[in-house]
Formats: sequence, C-alpha cells, structure tokens
Amino acid sequence: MATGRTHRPATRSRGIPEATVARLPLYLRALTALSERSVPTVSSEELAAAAGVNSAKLRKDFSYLGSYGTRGVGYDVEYLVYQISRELGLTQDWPVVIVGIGNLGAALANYGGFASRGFRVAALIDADPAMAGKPVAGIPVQHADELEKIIEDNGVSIGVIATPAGAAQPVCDRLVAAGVTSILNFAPTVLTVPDGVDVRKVDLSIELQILAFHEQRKAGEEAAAEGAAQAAGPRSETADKGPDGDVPAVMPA
Amino acid sequence: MATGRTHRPATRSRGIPEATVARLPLYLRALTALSERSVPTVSSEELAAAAGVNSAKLRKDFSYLGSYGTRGVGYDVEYLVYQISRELGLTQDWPVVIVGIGNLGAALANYGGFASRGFRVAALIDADPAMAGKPVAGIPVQHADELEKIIEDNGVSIGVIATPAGAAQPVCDRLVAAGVTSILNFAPTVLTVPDGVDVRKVDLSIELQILAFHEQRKAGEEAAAEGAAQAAGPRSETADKGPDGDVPAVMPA
DNA sequence: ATGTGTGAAGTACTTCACAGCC
DNA sequence: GGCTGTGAAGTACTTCACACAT
Repeated sequence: MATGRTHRPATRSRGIPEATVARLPLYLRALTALSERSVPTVSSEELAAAAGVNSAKLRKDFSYLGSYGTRGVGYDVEYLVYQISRELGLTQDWPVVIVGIGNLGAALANYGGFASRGFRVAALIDADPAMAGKPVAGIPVQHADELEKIIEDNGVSIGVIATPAGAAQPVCDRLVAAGVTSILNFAPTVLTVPDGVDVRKVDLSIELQILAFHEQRKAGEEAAAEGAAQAAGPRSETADKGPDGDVPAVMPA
Repeated sequence: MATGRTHRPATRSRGIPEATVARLPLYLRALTALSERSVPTVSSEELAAAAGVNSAKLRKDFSYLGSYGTRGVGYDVEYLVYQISRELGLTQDWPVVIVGIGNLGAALANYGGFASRGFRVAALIDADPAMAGKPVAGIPVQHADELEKIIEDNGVSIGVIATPAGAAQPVCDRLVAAGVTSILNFAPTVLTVPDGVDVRKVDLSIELQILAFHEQRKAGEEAAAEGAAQAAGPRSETADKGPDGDVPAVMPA
C-alpha cells in the first residue's frame, strides 16, 4: 500500500485502520482464553470463530501488524498475545480515574476487566462530600476538589466519566485541563474537547434504540409475511404490544 | 451466507444504512433538548453541531427518512422528533428484562435513559436466591427460574445481559428459546445466537483498550516531535486532517 | 497438503458541491 | 439569500481467491 496519501505520511507503516484497532481487543481476549488452556497454536479459522469474525478479516487485520503467522500452521498463541498487547499499549500500566461514583461508577470500579489488562484504577472521584472516604471496590472515594492533584500526582492520561449528563462537560474540561488526553464517556452527552484529545462514548440507551429499530423491522416483516396481502401502504402499525403512541420526554440528570 | 446478496432485499426504499441508524438516537437526543427549550426549527448546521457530526452527513442521513426539512429554513423540531422516534420504533412500548443484577445490572435498572424513551424495565432477574424479592430501582428482583414465564407473560422481545461472562451464553440461550429476539450484551463474551436474533455488545474494557492504543501513539509521536521543533502549548501545526483528532501533539507534563 | 498473506474486486460510508425550492 | 436534498466523487472497510511458504 504505497498510497499513504490519507492523513499523514505516518511514521512508518503505522497505518492500522481504526476498524482493525477496534477488533484487536476481541482477538486478544480469545487468545488469552486459548493461552489459559495452554493451546500452543491456532489457525485464523479457529481464532476467527472464537472472536466472532470471519477468517479473511482476521488475517487482513493481522497483516497490518506484521507477519506473525506461519503458513501451513497458524499463529503461535503466546507470541500473538504479546504482539497484540504491545500494539494496543497494554504492556504498560495505565492509571485511570473514574469520575462519578454512582451505580455505574461503582460497577466500573468493580469491573474485573479493567484491572486485568494493564489498567489500574488510580482513583475514584465524586462531587458528593458524603461519599468522600467511603471505600468502593476497596478504593476510598475522593472529593472532586482533589481532581487536578490526583491527575498530576498519578500521571493519569485516561479518564472515565460516569457522572450525570449535566456534570459531564465541566468534568471533562477539568480533566483535560489537568492533562488527561483520553476520555471514556458514559454520560449521555456530546463532549467538546480540544484537538488531540480522544473521546469514546458508551451509551446504553443508544444501543437499545438501535435494537428497537431492528426489532420493529422484524415485527413488520413478520406481519407482512403473515398477512401477505396487506403491506404496501404507508407504515403499518406493529400490533402485538400496546402501542402508546407518545412522544417521550427526556431524562433529567 | 454464500449468496452474493446483501442482507436483505429491502421492501422498498427502506434501505437505511446501519451507520445512519446508529446516529438517529444521537439526533433524537439533540432534538429533544431543543424541543424542551421550545426551539421551533433548526438548520442542519446547528443540529449537526449539537449532535457532534457534520452537516452534510446529517442531511444525507435525514434524506433516507424522507424530505422532512424546508429549503431555506431548516427542520421543524417537533416534527423531526416524531419522525425519528417512529423510525426507531420508539412510539411503541418495549418491555425489557435485565438479567444479572450485580453492580452493572443495578446501574442499568436505575438508568433514567431507559424508561424515558419507550423502554420499560419489565423485570429484573438474578440467579442468586438471596436477591429474590429485593427491590432494585423500585422493582423486585425475580429468580432466574422464572425467566421463561416472565418473558412470555410480558411479551418481552429485548433482553439485557449483565451477568458474569460464564453465565452469559446459557442465559442468552434461555432468553432466545423463550422468545427474545434482540439482546444487549454487557458480558465480555462472544454470544452465539440463531439467525434472526440481533446482538449488540457493550464492552467496557474494549473501549479502554482502544483508547490506550491511541494514547500510546500520542506518546510515541510526542517523543518523536521532541527532537524537532518543540511547539509550545496545545497547538498542532499539522494543518487539518480527519474529523476526529488523529494527529495530536499535546503534553500534560 | 495446509493455511497464511495479500493484491484486486466489491461494498459501505462520507464528503463535496451545487441545483432547486423557499 | 439561505438552506435542503442529492447525484457524483472520494475514502474506508470487507471479502474474494490464490500464490506461496512450510
């Protein structure tokens, strides 16, 4: 691929597609499971099945990292685990702060997947003074006033926002001002950040809405298949559950 | 799936791209906020800014739904809210069950965004007998034995899995067998489902790993840039590039 | 024989740019 | 004049299919 005309010259062949990056953690998880079962090698076919993708995609993805497989044999599990971990930056320790220790923040703090892969919860921060000192997942919650100090002292570059929507942007601004350059946002808001700061969002209600869209379509098709002779007009109603026909109101914070 | 055909024949012009569907909830949220402020109309430019996308994309997205705007004027907020809600299937009521009432399950049960947009938590289900009867978010937790009955009685077609990884597939199988056709999976596992069942996954650790990848790259470039002309402060000299920051050069220090 | 690595072909999505309507 | 709606152009990602290393 000599094209390379896209964004930048790129330091090297460091042009891993975003879609590939997003799948690397998936491969890594599957490989880790194999590693734990002491499986020495896997084929692209097997690994792809375990990760829920197709094998051509997987091979193409790996080709961006280098030629880590052996033709006629497959991939060495341990070696791949290492290479992917390194590529993702998981061979180093990433201190993370979680801001907003409500239900969700607590769930995140307790989530094993964090600690197990290079991430370390450096601090839990909440604006409620009543929370201060209270341990969650074995870590005492600190007051939001300490935010800047905590970030600096721990060299935190990744922040997780689990506050109500209204608090998210101000918290984000403070995180960024204090030096955080990557943010994982669970609050249902669009965050504005300066150039050079990465934001990823996880939005529970959006995922559900996407499911509802497909679900509705299924119901529609099913009905069309049943009646056979009555689709064709404008949007038909999907019978089955009581249609409320209301326009929802938004939530608070 | 050997047949060359794409997913579906598409009943009509009902060929809304998946990427567009994924953004509709975003637009809907922005529109709802405008609606609450009694803003009567918006331009694609304004709405796009509020939703965090560019205006051409937004107009293209809306063009798949129909021509709901007025040239020279913009879009009628209320009307769009209704149209998008309808397209997403949010004008009907979707009963949802949440399985696995740990930290995360409880967070989900309490999450306002669910109830506010056509989703109704029909039941909370957990395998731990000690949880049974305990109210979470005002809803008493029911034992997993009741799962099939609950799904049937409530006509549930959307299930949320918030169990530990090991329990996810069995729970998924039972949900599907009982009639659920859409699943939102929070457990860090690849779920296998029969054709016709939709699964979306939300994976906290994957998101963090993607951030770590970019974070690492920033650090690397920064080090490389250090040798060159050390710019002062958060400013990138690299003209412009993609929509999202991809060529950063900032330093917390 | 077997399974990787990869050009080339195919598909999906984004952005441009401007005609057309208000 | 302003702003939508959309063909056309551009870009990103996926899948195919097969040469080639083991």
